[in-house]
Amino acid sequence: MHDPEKCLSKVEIFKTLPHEIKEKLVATSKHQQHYRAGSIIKSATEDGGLIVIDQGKAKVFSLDEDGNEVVLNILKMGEIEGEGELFGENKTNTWIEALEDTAVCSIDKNKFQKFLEDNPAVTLKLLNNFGEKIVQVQRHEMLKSAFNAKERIWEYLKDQSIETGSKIITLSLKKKDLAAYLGISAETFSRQLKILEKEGRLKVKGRKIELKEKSV
DNA sequence: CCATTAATAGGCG
DNA sequence: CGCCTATTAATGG
Repeated sequence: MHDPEKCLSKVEIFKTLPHEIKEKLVATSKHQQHYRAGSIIKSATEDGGLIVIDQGKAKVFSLDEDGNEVVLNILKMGEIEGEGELFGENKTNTWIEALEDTAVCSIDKNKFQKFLEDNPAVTLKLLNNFGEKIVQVQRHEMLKSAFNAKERIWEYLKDQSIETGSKIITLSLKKKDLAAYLGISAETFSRQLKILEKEGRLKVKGRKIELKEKSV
């Protein structure tokens, strides 16, 4: 059975809250809404409130002038989306789509704002968390414009290697989703990965990629 | 097995 | 590079 409090406890900024406070949060939220892979969790027109990924993965994207998808972020378990709207940000062009079967919990915007009034410490955490995310998303957008396809892949893999502390990386996303996140086509991703492998900078075995010592 | 989806190859603009 | 299509590999029932 689904435990609403556990769901919220996966979220960094809620983790350390005392039970009584968590219970209040639980009361303001909807729990365990399921979405199949490929289905839309939040469309561009609706206000989804604060969305918590309980299980699965989802991509946040908007459409550019030509109607092409621009992937802004990939959400994983325990991550949240929609804080921007609490600060008045207009997210009418932002969509969220489940990449795999995904369960989310959501907190009503107005109720959450009320909650924040009574819990300034959470407000502060939320603000810091939001700030970090903005920086990350901005950096990601910058990398997309500054690097070509092969370099983008390489930079991503290096980042992953550093984060996990291992030369062997297991891709958490399907290659086509990762390609979209990097702003390139699945075909280009596949080809550039081949080239990197041919150059001896890495070795690919399915979703496992081993970075070679000399090139890192 | 068959059906579906993901990954790869090749051609082309 | 991306887009399109064909082929192959990987999954799932």
